Amino acid sequence: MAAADHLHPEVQRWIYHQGWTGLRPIQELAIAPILGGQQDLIIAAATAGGKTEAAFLPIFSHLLNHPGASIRVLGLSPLKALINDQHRRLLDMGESMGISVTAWHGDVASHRKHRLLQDPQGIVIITPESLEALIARRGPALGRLFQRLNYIVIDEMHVFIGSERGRQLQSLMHRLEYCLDRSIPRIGLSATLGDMDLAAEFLRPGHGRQVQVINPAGPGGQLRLQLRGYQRSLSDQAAVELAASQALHSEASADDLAMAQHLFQALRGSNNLIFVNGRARVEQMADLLRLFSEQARVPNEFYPHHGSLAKHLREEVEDLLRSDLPANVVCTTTLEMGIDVGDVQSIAQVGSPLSVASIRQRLGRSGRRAGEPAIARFYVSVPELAADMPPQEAIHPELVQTIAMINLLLERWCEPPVPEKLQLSTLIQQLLSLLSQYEGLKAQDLWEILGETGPFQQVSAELFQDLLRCLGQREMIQQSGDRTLLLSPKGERIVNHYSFYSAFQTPEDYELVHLGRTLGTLPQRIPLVPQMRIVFAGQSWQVEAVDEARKIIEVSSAPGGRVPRFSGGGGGIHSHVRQAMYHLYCSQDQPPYLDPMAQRLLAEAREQFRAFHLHRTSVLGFASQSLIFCWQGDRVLNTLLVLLLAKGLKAAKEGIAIAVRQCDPPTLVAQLGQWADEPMSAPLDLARSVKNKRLDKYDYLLSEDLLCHNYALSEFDVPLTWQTLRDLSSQDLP
DNA sequence: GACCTGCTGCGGACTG
Repeated sequence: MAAADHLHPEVQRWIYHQGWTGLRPIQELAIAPILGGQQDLIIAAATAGGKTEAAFLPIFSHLLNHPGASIRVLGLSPLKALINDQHRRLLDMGESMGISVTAWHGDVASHRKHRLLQDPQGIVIITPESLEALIARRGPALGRLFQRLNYIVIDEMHVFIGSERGRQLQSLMHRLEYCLDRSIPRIGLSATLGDMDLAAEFLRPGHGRQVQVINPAGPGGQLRLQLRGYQRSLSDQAAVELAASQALHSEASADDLAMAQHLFQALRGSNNLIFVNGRARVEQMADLLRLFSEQARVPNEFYPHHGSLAKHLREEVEDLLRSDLPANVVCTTTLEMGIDVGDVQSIAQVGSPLSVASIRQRLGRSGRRAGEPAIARFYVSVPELAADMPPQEAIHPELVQTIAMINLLLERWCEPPVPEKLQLSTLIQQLLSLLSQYEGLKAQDLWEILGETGPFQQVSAELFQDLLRCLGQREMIQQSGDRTLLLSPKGERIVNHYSFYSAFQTPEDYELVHLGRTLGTLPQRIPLVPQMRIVFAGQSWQVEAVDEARKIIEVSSAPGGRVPRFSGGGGGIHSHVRQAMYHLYCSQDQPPYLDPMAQRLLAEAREQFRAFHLHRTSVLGFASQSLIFCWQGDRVLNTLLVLLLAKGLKAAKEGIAIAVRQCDPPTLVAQLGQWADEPMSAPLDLARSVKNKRLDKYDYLLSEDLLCHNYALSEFDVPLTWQTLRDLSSQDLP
């Protein structure tokens, strides 16, 4: 008997009417565990792999077999656009079976929501934020609304893992179960992730092992890769010549022109996504590609898409992608996620990718038609070597980082989230939301729901007590005569404002001020410590003071500070990637996907690497500075940097290296060895010297102690930094 | 050297 025979006849009829010849393996495999109605489950497959049907065919079947009022299925999704897509598809299924499907998010008219509240039934697809609002504001009605809730389905589950929204989502599911006093089976729909154990643990914290995972290895679609190398000339001559040869009126640099030219020739006539690292870069590239079209007297097929564009402009471009006309879109991460943009022949990545996870996600946009390969082209430009170029630039880190990330992708590795993170900001939000939901709770109940049995188990009972005391001091909560905790008027105001429901912070820029004059704004996530040097607007500055509340950084000019021509890899690179880079420099392997120029540049990078003796030393002198190359990720680099600054050294991060002034390599190595032998510096003490610790939404409510604790565990890696200190101090100097 | 995501309830004006 085939698995599909267990489905309700109505569902079988629907499948027949689709003209399907059979179910896909994931759809077959999902039927028994979902019909059983007890099992937590992850269904992993590529975009458009039929995950939605895999989950909902058996769900519809269950609802037909066990009809009844109340919301029966809660679908959670990260984007409004995805909810609208999903709603359309499920509505079609539900209509023929008499099961209602409701979309619920900020753009849905309130009368639809009220209708559902009056007559709760069927399937509801909702954002975490809207569910937060529902739970916080309608606490007393929840029991009735969700009385017979059977399943929670999470779409695009991988995008939630490790983020504030992810923790919020875990808390919301837990709060629903607590309120209903029973466990609700959770079904996670996910892209094929590197580590399914992580995903399982996310879905049911503490019980990941009991989660069933459907992740058929499958034939694993074909993948075609190319990495093209380019060189940024130090003179403008090359650009002028290239522009002249193309009869283009553009002031773009020669490498940009050459990349755009190749994109233009390779992609015109089909649908492709071109990912670049920044909104300004999107505009620049889209403009260049439009110029090429004009010059060739052909219709322009290249359009920009990013988060700062008006919604209607973005939608026009998305519609073009879905239309029959060829369309190429230059974009940021906006088009990374599963919004249905139709079939895309290939993706291009201009500049170093941000993470292995993001390459995987972007690659998932191509090769979705059966039998067609996924195609990715990488375009990386590196500066032309110059006599005085410092090693951290001369070894072409952006090229080697890209190769390292592609290799890790092929090994199916991907960055895991930082497990130690406390996420106290999200804990504050959940705490306030619970007090609103129950109109007051005892401290013991709060601790039981959120800490002891809930998603904040890294938070100790003692720390939780401190947090409650802190919120009391800030007049967010108060205690009534019988020791019930209540929202105080101030807390009430926060919870009742619509901005309360999101767990994440809309990033605020810092203002950079020199002698009362504003130099500009910069988004600042790197730790800022007084006396530290930063580069802005082509100049070097020294940090004097940081005003966290007003988001102002006071700087003085730091004469003689060298401005790096190149940073080579931004923040957030994982240690595993940096270690892979080190091994690439040391090896002679030639990745098969490099074009001749990229091969030449990799050979050049390796030559430089050996010329600076980086294969056998990690601390070297260059231009009166000591440079530390420890091949660790940015959490370690930041911890080391803050430690060096706290010890009074003049240190600065320069791409993949840390530069220390006025300290020669032997002295520095001796110093590092001494600190390595000292007991590990308390992370709290290190965090104290950082002046911009408020990273998340409700961090401003934390006391300095709690803030330091929270910051240190999320931004520092003290054990690995101490290991690195020991490694650095035990090496030979050249 | 980034980038992205999300949001309620009410009162008042207007329409059929």
